[in-house]
Amino acid sequence: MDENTHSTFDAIAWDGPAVGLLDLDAFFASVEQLDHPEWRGKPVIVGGSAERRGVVSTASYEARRYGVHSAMPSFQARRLCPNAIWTHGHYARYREMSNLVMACILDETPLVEQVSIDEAFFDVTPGRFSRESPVAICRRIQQRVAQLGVTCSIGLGTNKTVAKIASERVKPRGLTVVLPGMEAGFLAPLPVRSMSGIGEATAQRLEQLGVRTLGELARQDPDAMQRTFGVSGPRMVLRAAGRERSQVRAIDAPEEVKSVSNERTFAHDLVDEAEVRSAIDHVSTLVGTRLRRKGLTGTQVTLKVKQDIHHTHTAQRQLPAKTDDEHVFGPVAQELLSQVWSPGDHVRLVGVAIGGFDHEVAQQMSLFGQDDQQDGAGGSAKDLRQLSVTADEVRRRFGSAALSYGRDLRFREDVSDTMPTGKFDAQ
DNA sequence: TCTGGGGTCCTAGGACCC
DNA sequence: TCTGGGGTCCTAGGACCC
Repeated sequence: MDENTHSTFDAIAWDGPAVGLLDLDAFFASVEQLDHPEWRGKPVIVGGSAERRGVVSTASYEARRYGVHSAMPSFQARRLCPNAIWTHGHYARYREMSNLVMACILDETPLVEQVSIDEAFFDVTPGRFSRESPVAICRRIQQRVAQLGVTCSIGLGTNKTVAKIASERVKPRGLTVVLPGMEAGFLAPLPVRSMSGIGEATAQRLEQLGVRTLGELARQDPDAMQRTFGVSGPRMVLRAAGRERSQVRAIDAPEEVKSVSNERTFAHDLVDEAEVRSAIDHVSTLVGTRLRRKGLTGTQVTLKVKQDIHHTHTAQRQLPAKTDDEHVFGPVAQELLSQVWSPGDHVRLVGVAIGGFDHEVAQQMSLFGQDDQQDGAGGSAKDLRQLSVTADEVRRRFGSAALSYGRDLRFREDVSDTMPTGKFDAQ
């Protein structure tokens, strides 16, 4: 839909809810081009390096012309576009720019739900916060965002599903409007895969039922779908019909984190047990540092080991008490290794996650516990946690390479990042 | 040389309790 | 004498999202 055609919409009375979805165009690559004027007009790829089994995070539109896209293995992207400018990205900078974009939307409506660093829903239902035309508001948001030096596409409809799909119809700088009452007709011809929540696996199962488009999906019997797909079945039907009723959550509504995890894929598979165990220590330290920074303590430890692209195993254990200290949960992760790995197995990836946060009682519990627990080795748990906190401080002041525990060292040498541009932001 | 990392949600089976 | 049923927790795996 051409932007110029929308002026006619401005006068139309919008009946019912109005939900917008703003999606930043090739966001990471665009910020890089903004910050490096000499990169503008050229193919820019943000992602991991080919040598390290990386994938493309974002490709600029110039790079997309060569067939490069998000999630593509980097070695493949390099082959398609050998002259591309590569960078591993600068996440803190993207976060900063993202916050400015969210502020642009919040200037127009108080009800904004950020769904990722480059996407947000917002509610512009007429009469709710303003009587202005939703289309006019969307257009103004786009102008404000453009002043920041990046561009966005917006989809506008009566619910989130429609808004999201609409936003993808025209990019970059698109504004796609689905008027109230037009939802079913807009969705009907589209492939089921274009609806979020339907991935490769579900699309294949639907195809076996003879369902290829959202229109066909909308005509399915909800009860039959429930038997085949569980609780998500009837929901899919409702959404495909354009009849979903969605709520935009306030941006400052407390969102309860369920888990904190880190994982590492190795440039070359690990086989040696000492190396695998060293990797578990390393990843545990990353998780512990983030838990302490976020002020979270959890009771559930998960160890993840990926053998190859199709074989991943996880093992989980409940801890007797909540912790944010890798000296407590790291050894447990080590104990879980025997459940997911046998000597000789290749290890492509190691991950550690902590979950089981109890948000309700977090405040009171911090008054008790943690003190005076003895660990097996003789030092108190309190002493060990202090060691972790001190280590956090050293890493914060001198960089993460400044300190590592013993066995970490060899691991670090093995996986340390090198990248074509020589730029790398520690996260 | 051969697909990342950080998340969420759902399902299904087994253990356990009443 | 021959094994119910519902609820809840734990665990493993899979699908999906950006």
